[in-house]
Amino acid sequence: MPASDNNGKKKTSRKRDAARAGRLSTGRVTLSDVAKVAGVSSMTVSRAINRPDSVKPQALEAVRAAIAETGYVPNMLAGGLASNRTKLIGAIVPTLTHMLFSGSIEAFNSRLSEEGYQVLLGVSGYKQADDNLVRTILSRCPDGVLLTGTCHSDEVRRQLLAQDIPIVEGWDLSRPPIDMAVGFSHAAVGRDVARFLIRRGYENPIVIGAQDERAILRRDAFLAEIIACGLDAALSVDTQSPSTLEMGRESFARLAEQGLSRAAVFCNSDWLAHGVIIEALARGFRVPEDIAVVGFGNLDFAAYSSPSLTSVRIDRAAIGLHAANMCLARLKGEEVREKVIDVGFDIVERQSA
Amino acid sequence: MPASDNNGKKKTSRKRDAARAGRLSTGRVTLSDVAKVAGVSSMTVSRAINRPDSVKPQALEAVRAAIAETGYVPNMLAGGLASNRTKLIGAIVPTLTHMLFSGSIEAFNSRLSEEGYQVLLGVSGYKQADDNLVRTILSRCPDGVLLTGTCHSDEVRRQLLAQDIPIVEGWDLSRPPIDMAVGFSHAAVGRDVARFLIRRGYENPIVIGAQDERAILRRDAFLAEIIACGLDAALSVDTQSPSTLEMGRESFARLAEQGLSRAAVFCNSDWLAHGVIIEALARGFRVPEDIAVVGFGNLDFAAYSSPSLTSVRIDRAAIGLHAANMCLARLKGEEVREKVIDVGFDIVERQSA
DNA sequence: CTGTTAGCGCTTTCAT
DNA sequence: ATGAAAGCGCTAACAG
Repeated sequence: MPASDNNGKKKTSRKRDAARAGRLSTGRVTLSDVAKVAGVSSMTVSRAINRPDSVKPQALEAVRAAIAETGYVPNMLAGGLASNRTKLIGAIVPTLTHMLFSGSIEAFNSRLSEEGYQVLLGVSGYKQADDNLVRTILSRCPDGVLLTGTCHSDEVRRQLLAQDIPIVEGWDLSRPPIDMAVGFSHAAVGRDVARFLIRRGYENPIVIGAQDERAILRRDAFLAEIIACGLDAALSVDTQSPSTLEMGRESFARLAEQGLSRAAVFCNSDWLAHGVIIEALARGFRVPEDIAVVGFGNLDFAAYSSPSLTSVRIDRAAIGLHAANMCLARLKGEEVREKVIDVGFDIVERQSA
Repeated sequence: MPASDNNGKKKTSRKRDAARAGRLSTGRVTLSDVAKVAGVSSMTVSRAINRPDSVKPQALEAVRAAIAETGYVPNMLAGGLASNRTKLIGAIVPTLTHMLFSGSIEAFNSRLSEEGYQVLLGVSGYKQADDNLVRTILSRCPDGVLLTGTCHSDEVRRQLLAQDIPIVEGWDLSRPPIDMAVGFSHAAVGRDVARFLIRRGYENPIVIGAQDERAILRRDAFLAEIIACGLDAALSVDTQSPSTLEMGRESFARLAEQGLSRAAVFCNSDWLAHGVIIEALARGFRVPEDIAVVGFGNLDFAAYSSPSLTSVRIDRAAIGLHAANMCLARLKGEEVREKVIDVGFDIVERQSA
């Protein structure tokens, strides 16, 4: 009969006394509580939970029963502290209200939860430096981290690297990753959209949108390609974040005063693009005959919106899934051969409904 | 000179030796490391971080310098374990790809992060019982929890209650909350939409949508009100989740065979509603003259979509913000007078663009 | 204001 | 296969 363990020390006794008086729930049920009920040591309970094979079936059964009886819920703070593995993955995104991120995060979370991991969310906003957020996330000792973009301060890189955990940078492939990356090239998007529009004979290229880090990459590549193709420099209109349909209307309204023909508008979001189209139609322009509009982000409805809306489509779920798998591979000690995955993008052209 | 502390025990020495050899980063920098550098005890460092006022300015400065020098990042696992406060709030939602949830969660997170809390996300999916998810979340010892809906198993209620932490149930006010709740009445939505449509003289009421827990509440109230008003029982069409525009088209296509006039369609999502409208128009119906369509969820674009789309608007951010404030109030030990907050909803009617 | 002591609940390591 | 001891890094509680 396996008696004492270091269970019944002074501290615990108070809990036990109270427990005996009434029900068995005074404070949290601990491993030792389960152990006592099962008549084994707490180590056996721990093993029964984490590696059931390493425990005699008989003991296992006793433990299972004791867990059910006590309603034991493991304390992963203690477990994480002791084992240095938390089964927690940090993820930092600028916002959740953008399908590009919420869609990826959902896929990311879904894959990770299959393997018993949980996602600790950090929402950075577009402007804010994420130094603090990274620190906050790291203070939870995650087993891995997903970041947005590949542009991070040296301080962030250093802190991240110091943890010796898998680090995935998502959604953007502009710079070499700290560790691993999955996403697409925003510069390629800008360039390809420019070519797409030029090929169709539009002039007067215009970029509209909130200029966050990645939007700037798209814009600059767009502008550069315009020049490279021998056209006049494009106009660029900055808007506030988050982008709304209203802002698209307003932006285009202001532009319309200048008298445009064969204009080609590249919007940083499908909301803006939709607004531009509505305003353009309201002002008697024909879309896409007089004005071409290209959105970004695959808001899905774009495919069916009745003013035609051509948009850059991203496979959001693929980004999340790849990111999760990269993390998991590293966590399982597998060699990761593809440290950078480009999920690409499509320019999806739609006709009026 | 405050010498030893229990810093330099056997374990730590290996780290120190290695640290002396090279840089000062072998494994994680701990409080004691900072303490040593600052020439104070680790408790002083702890205090300097958590209650700077309770430390002499001089010591504070030394600690700040030492933290900067060492690049110390607190270990909140250890902190949480010791103090029984984790500054972690669990949040369970069915999905992030629905603006109703992602919008609320973003507001929830934003408010909480102002107060130094982090959100631990759980995505349950619509079908899955959330018992396991709740256990998983609770294993991280959150200081509070946000759940979706007010319908939970007794097991869940018990486990939650056993933690003695603030519990907020969001988005749905159907049943009395475990602790606190913020949301709106889905039954009221169904009822009001039915009245709205009846008042405008439509017949042939139809409900289309994926029938998750809350959608069923809306549907049943809708159907009940139809009957109560003396109309023929409404048709109900189940679709898969997640709802898409395509599914709206298909559903309506099937219904259209049956020859409808003055039909009134209540869709469980704006995607579906949009699809129904497109299909209806394609089949030569006039909207809203021949067919009325009401969506749900305020996808924002609804307000501008060029086929007119009337929709039930919810203040997503308000739900998140209230939920956060309720949690915070309780955590600060304040009495929460309004334990149930109804943010209501609007039926927003739109004309063709 | 600051230091000491004694754990938080778990897992590691080493015995057996 | 199982148990005992020894912490993980931090903070509560008390002493000074």
